[in-house]
Parts: sequence; C-alpha cells; structure tokens
Amino acid sequence: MLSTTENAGPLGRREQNKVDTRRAITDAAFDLARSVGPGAFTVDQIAARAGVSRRTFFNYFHSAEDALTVRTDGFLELALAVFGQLPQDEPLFDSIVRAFSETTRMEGLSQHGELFRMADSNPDLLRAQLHSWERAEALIVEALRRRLGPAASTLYLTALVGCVLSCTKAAMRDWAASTPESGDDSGTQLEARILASLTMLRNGFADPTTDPIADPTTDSTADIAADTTATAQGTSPVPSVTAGP
Amino acid sequence: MLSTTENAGPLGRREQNKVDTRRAITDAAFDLARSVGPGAFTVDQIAARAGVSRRTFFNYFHSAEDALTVRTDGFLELALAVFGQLPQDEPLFDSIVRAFSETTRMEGLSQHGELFRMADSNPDLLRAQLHSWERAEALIVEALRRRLGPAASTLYLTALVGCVLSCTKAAMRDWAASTPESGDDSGTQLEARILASLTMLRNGFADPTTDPIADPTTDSTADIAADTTATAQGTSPVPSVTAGP
DNA sequence: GGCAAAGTTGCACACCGTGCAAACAACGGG
DNA sequence: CCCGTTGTTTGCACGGTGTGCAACTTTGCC
Repeated sequence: MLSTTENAGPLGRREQNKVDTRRAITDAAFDLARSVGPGAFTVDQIAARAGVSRRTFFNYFHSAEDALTVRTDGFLELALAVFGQLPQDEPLFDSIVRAFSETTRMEGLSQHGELFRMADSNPDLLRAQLHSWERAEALIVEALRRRLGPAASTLYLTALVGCVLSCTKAAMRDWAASTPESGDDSGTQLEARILASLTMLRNGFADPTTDPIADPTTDSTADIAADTTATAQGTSPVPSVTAGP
Repeated sequence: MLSTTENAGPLGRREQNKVDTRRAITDAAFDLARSVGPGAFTVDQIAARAGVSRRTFFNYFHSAEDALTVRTDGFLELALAVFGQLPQDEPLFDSIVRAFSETTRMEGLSQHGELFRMADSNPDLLRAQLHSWERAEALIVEALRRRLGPAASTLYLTALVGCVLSCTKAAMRDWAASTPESGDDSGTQLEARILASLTMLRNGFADPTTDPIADPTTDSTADIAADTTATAQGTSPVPSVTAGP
C-alpha cells in the first residue's frame, strides 16, 4: 500500500500535469494577447506556444478568449472564498466590503487590470469577461442564500449581488483606466475605489457630488458612510454642477 | 416583397428594404430559436428562412446570437429614450424608475422574457445579451453625464448605472422565471419587480426581509425612500437624490 | 510486468466570419 | 426613357473554429 514513488506534493502526477498544462495555456494566451493584441492571434498559436496540440487546447478551454478569463475567475472566486470564511454574525454589508477588499491582495492583480483594458478593444474578450462575472454572480447568490436563509427573496438576493458586482466592476474599470502602468500601490488604489463604490451603494447613491477617491485614506468604512451621510444632511442641497474637492 | 408594410412614409425604397430584411432575419432567428432551441440551428437556416443569402445575414449581424439581441437592445433603447424626455428637474431616482417602468409597455415583451429564459441554456446567447446590457450601460452613463454635468465622478456614474441595470436585470430574471407562460398582466408583473428592486437600491438594500412582490401596490416609491432617508438623517425631507440644477 | 483509467493527439468534418468582385436594384439627371 | 451613380445583395474562396472519434501515450495500481 505504501508506494515509494515520489509524489511532489499532495497532487498526483496526473493532477499536477493538468495544472501545469492549464497554466502553460493561460500564460501563452496572455503573452500573445499582450504582444500582438487581443483577438489578433489564433488558437493554433496559443497551443504552439504552450507546447500542446490544438486539440488539447480545446480540451481545456472553449475558446481563445476563455483562456484569458482565468484571472477574472480567480478574482471572483477569491472574493467568494473570503466571504465564506467571515463570521456569520458580522453585518452583511461589512462582510461584503471585506470580501471584495481582500481581492486586491490577489496575485496577478496588474494582469487583471491589463485584461480589463484589453476588453475595451475586443468584443469577444469583453463577452467572455462578462460571462465570468455572471457565473460568479450565481455562485455568490448561492452563498448569500445559505447565509441569509430561505426567507430572503430571490429578487432581493439577485439584485443585491448584481449591484455589489456592478460596483466592484465599476471600481475595477475606473482603476484599470486610471493606472495604465500600475505601480506598487495599485492594490490600495483599487481597494479605495471598491470601498468608495460599495459605500455609495450602501447609501443608495444619495449624493452624486461625493468623490471618495480624493480621500482614500479612511480605514473604517463606517466612518465613510457616516461622513457621507453627514455631508448630505449638513450642507445645503447639492450644488451638483459646482462640486469640487 | 418581404413585408406587406406598404408604408410610403419618410423612408425611401432602399431604407424600407433594409428595415424589412433586418426584420425578416430577426423574426426567422427567433422562430428557429423557439422551435428547435437556441444554439441548435445554423446561420444558413436563418438565412434560408429569412429569404436571403448567408452572406447577407453577415452583412446585418455578426453572429446568430446577435440576431436574437434585438429585443434586448430595443428594451434598453426605449428606457434611454424615455429617460431623455423626462424633465431635468425631476429627482434623479424618480426619472430612473419611471424610465424603466415605461419599458414594460414595449412591444414584444413576452418574446423578451422568452429570450431571457433561453439564455439559461445557451452560453453564447447569454454572452450576447450581457454584451447588449453592457452597451446600454455606456449609453446611459453618457446620458446621465449630460444631465448631472461634468462634476459627477465617473466612478459614481458607472457604479450607479451598473446597479440600476443590475436591479432591472434581476427583476427581468425573476419575472421571466416566474411567468413561463405570460398572461396579459405580465407587463404589470414586471413593472412591480422593477419598482421593487429599484426601491431596494434606493434604500441601500437595508432590509433583507422585505418581499416587495407580495405587496406591489405601493404607488409612491418616494414614501419608502423618504422614510429611510429620514431615519438616516432624522430631519428635513432631503433632496439628497435630487441633484437638480 | 501488466492492466485499466485518464489524458493527449491527429484527423475529419461541419460551421463560422470576412474580403472580394460581379450582379443587381434604387435613385436622379438629362 | 435611357443611363450613369450609388448602395445592396450574392456567390465564391479561404482561413479559423469547435467537436466527435479513434488511435496512442502516460499514469496509477496491483
């Protein structure tokens, strides 16, 4: 029963080979997309660069664009995993905010932003990414349903999750657009935007003039929320046109 | 030759022919999707049924699925058109609610719901629909920017529009799932869900236990909103949403 | 070693999406 | 009415896509 054949880690050779192949394909796809541009290369080229046959590529991915959504999938799976580990008695919105804030610590964040930017010029890649978000939405709805119990209406759940993801998406878009070349602090830049957009959501988008990015140093989301509300009630009703920091 | 619409309107023969051809293609695509199922037919079949050549099909649409997003596009364009015609001094959220409520009066609403349901079993169709929503989002952001002026931050705009569309999408999903065979009142059923989800959004999704579908008779969403806002601020009726110039 | 399960590869085939040029139909002036 | 212009349709060709199938190779296990 005790086989002395050395296994590198908990994964068997088969599992490890699959992981490696998958990784080789996604890396090859990303390198090609970066060098010649998204949509400007063929599946054959990806397969050749990854060192596998064309047929094998299609054993792993449905299309060339799907091989580029791995980072997006990872981003969203990470958020889901973090959310699942948070205490159940924590206020719901706090859990959500923390889960998505944590995603800014993921590996390959800059690549993720780069792919976000690529989608602007490539409809097929955009569709693949949208599909990735959509799949994540279904998973998160399931997780939320387990947490909130069967009493919560489906409409409430799907609308909430859709809004949370829309806010995160908007934050990522803004972040990707504003940091073409990401520095070391790009993670915190993204986190600030996620925090800001989710705070807007929590406030029901009451105040259009708030530009929370201008002051991303606040570490407590409750402070931001209270602050925004206070601003809305304290100052006179909203000079929307003349709002300046 | 294609259609019996002898409309000698402002359209010349060329324009009219194009409209007819486009219509013939979309109708053929929808009929096929309904009869044999989405994704179970080829472009050649669509072209044959529409009475045009395969090449002509591709002069109008990029793919078979794109020919099925016309209703989705129409739905969102209608919302945008309604929104553009509303008075600028109306509270923003009220305009949004009204714009999307109006869409329930569109023609071919039941077909729209049917296509929504088809997307569940067809990834490519789902992607095409998601892309349609995405395109609409960009247009609505533009319209909102014109209304709110350049002071509103891009993050605020994109997050808000994304959330509004997510809520509408959730409403449509719930509606499409709950009314497999649509009756005459399906429009009001959908409208109630849109109202409910957008009210949730306005309240920042504060109360997970609310099941607004159970009581869709609420005619004044402002009541709910004012209630929540008053709770948060404690005093004045607060035009926080009303960023009117 | 040797067998069975799992994974890879080449091949064939239908389908997709597009550039191109010829054919065709709608305008509009003479 | 004829004819040139312009815009649309169509057939054709060609490379790329996605998948079923039948070898073939690798891995796991006795």
